Amino acid sequence: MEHPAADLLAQIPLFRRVLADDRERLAGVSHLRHYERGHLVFEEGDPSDFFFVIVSGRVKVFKRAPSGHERILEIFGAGGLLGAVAAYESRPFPATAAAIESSTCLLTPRPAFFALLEHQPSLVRGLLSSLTIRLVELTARLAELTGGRVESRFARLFLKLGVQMGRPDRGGVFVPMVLSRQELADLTGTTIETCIRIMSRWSKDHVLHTEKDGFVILDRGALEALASQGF
Amino acid sequence: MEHPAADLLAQIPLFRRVLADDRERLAGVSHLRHYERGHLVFEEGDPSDFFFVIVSGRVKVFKRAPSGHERILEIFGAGGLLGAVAAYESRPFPATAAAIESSTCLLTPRPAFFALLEHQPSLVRGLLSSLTIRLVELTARLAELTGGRVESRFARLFLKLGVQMGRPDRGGVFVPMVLSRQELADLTGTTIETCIRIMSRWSKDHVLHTEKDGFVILDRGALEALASQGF
DNA sequence: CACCCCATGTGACGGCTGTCATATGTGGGC
DNA sequence: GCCCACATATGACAGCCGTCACATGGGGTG
Repeated sequence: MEHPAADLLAQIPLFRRVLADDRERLAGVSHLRHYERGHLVFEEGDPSDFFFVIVSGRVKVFKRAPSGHERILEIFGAGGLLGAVAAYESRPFPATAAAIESSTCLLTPRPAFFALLEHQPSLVRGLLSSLTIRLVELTARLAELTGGRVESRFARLFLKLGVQMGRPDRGGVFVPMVLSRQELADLTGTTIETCIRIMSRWSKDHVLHTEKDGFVILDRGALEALASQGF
Repeated sequence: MEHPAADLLAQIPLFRRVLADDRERLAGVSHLRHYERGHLVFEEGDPSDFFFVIVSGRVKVFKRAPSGHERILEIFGAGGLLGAVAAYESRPFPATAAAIESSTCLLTPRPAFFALLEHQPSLVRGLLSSLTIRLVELTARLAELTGGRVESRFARLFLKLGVQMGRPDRGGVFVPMVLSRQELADLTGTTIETCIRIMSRWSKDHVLHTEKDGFVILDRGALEALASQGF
């Protein structure tokens, strides 16, 4: 392969069915970029000059509420697409993205990506699928976040994380994801104090424990009971 | 035109750039259906056999929260697309749709719509645009609904409605849209009692008045002040 | 080790808002 | 006109949770 990014592209579902020649060309105009935890990938309102694919790490997409508080919309891992919406319609980014782990992204200039879209039906279909799935996810998230007890929202959040990326370990289900108390609050639409209070109580009651590299779900039944109650 | 639905299709932005022949064929397998206020168009979880285009009226798309309360995600008017997500991925509907006014929809069988998609790039692009816009809207809505004072959310809702469909009339800005107290509560993520309380107070304070056929915004400044405060 | 900075944790307090109960009004059917 | 069903409205009350204030701890730097 001529360009080192070409084999990276080949591993990304969206580009898997694109011709090797096209991938090669795309890789030629793309470049990798690294982000440390907390660093911004792009900011809401910025012009969308690039289309991003997460190669490694995790990135949160969030929006500032009218009050100034941050609300996390989604967290994407390796293979996730960022800026697809903005790139396709060539409008400013509708939200901000920041790394929550040390992460690497592949940046493709918008014109090059758009040109490839023009004559690659499989790419369009892949993009359509990706948007579709995000729409379904956001839909579910909206219904889940509005109203309801804060503690129920926390329970549902961790149950979801457990299903998505949990593995049996340390006397429970270990979720290998570092999230600060502030980020947990941003995910559930509450304040850091309320978040800390719930996490402290759960830790004391052996429901869920915070460790340096993630969380351990100790009592899944308790979470399920909390998730279904409230409001 | 052979099929009466063909000229309806021609008026819908999504199908405007599709060849007349294809529209004709699509119209041949589609049919119109009427819904009275409150009637369901489709329900969450149902198999998505049809793709819907709103010809006239207004339809709310909502989801039942874990608690059982309904949360309105979006309200679509004439030209709006329903079931696009489910139809494209051929998965069950992720939410429920119901008419909030006497409405008419054009129903196209999924296979016919999908076949046309296969060899109509402009249709794919139109669908992509539509999904993109919905994603941006939902994103904004999510940030707006989570947390914050209920009264602020109401203020922002009516300010948005005023911009979208308001016209100067009756001593203020008239919004020609009938929404029950329950629907307003579902839009803002609260209960009907809190909704009624706010609407009553606003009516007394000459901020906003409910009429038989819509709402009249009397004091836009008061709404703006309320919208920016809280949380 | 001392120092500082930031994240985490805890307490007190108040008010928004959900819940329950009940009243009033309005339209439809007979 | 009468009655019923439903939407709208209002009051009382409790408790969750946002706000403010301050304590604790741990990692990095000097």
